[in-house]
Amino acid sequence: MTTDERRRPDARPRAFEEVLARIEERIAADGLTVGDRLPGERQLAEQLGVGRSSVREALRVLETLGVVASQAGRGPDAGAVLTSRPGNALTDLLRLHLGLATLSMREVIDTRLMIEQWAAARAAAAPAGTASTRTATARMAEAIAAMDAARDPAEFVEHDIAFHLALAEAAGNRLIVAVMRALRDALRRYAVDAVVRLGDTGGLQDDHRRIHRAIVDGDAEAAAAAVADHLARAYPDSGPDA
Amino acid sequence: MTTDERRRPDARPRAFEEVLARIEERIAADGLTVGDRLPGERQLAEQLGVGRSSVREALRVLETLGVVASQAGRGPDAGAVLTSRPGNALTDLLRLHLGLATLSMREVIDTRLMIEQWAAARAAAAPAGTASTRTATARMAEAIAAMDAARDPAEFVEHDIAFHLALAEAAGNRLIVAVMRALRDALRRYAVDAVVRLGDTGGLQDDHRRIHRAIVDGDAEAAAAAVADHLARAYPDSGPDA
DNA sequence: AGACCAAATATGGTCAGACCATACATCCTG
DNA sequence: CAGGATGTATGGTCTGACCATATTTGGTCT
Repeated sequence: MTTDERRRPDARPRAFEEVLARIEERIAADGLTVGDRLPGERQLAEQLGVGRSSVREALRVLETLGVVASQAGRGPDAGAVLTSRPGNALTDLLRLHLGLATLSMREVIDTRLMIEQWAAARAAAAPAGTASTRTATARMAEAIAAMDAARDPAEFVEHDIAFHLALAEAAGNRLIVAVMRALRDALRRYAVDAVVRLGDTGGLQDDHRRIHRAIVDGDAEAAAAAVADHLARAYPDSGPDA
Repeated sequence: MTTDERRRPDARPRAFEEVLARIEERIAADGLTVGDRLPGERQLAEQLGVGRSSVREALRVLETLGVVASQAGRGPDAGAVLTSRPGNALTDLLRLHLGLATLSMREVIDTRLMIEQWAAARAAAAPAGTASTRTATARMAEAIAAMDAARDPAEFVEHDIAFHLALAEAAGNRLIVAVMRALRDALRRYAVDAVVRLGDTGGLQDDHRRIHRAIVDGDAEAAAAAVADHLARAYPDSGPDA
């Protein structure tokens, strides 16, 4: 893993890469799942015949990818525990690559457009009775109310993010939710500026209500259309053919 | 970065996190870009007042996220060089989280559906004269020909991946391309099985030609429809409302 | 002068050992 | 039995050493 084509092709795998592979094997073989603990760093090092620093580097990689979390001390929660936080990795990825100008804000916004429309249509088409769908739509309503009560753009945007995240959750795809969260994190500052520039948020709120209504009504077409209108309002310079 | 809510909220930042932050600052402040070199590990450790192992852990994180690549030895290519490979990180992320059952294959396939349809419509709507669009559509045609000549399912799938990757590239969004690549990597084995099960790949190839034609003709609607038909054929149990 | 080979050197990769900080476990005391 | 002191397992960090790799440098032979 973390294969990098920049390295010499015949390069001997590094010790920490070997550790990564072995840990991954072990997860698959032992059927480890979220909440299970990995052996301690010292024990792992001895088992795999490598130094503790190599084990630590491997664990750092797994932590970066949101697969383990480490806790010092003693007890059931201490040590390296398997977790599931793909979101942080995606957020870091976007931020760093935006900083390197490998990705443009435009590409991030476009991706958000894509996800958002898909999620709205999917959420509307999903069976409305599902518990997860109901809680998601309830959270959307809460976020709308919170945006009405927001006293400044930053607060408004926080609840706006919550609204759109709930929308993604209503679509019932955790990968999409994780990507959505990362995209919104990356766009947070941008969104605040947009709200400030816009001044009146009434139009945005009308859109939010339309979206929510369409999803509750199970009207996928109306939901997608409402999202398209909403994003056209939020990003006026990003038409579908721009 | 790599903030993990599992950690005690008042936890003192770890040394390697400090290093990460400083390196990120430095990239932004000095306007470093792809190809530029970071100081050596020993020098960095001294500058930041930490041990070399902490620097190494930070570099490992950056390497995992596809931002740096390290080369031993001496000379202009040695050391930690800024790169831009978001793809490997995404691939690792998907593989590990699929292994932990945090993500289901279903969610990955759904995401692929979303991207693929969006990319086809976007590629068709894009100005056809662009050099990048032309090379992407040319690669699509090459991949179709290679699939015709393929002698076994694995080979067919390789070129199929190339086709769909070129499709994503034709849409002109590097983030989408990176995600698409990771999704296809994750689905490779699954795709081979699907081709074996299907037996006759004639229908798939007809679809590929339809997609290519629609994009060259600039017909976004036809392109999206062709992709929808194609994926319905490739994943028969994954209807849009399933 | 040029070509070739050897030594120096800069760089990442790895290990071993020490020590600290943390937080639960254990035991002892009142 | 309650509560505090001590023990201990665990991650976090540093130091220093040594190895592997690949370029740079310089010297030597032709």
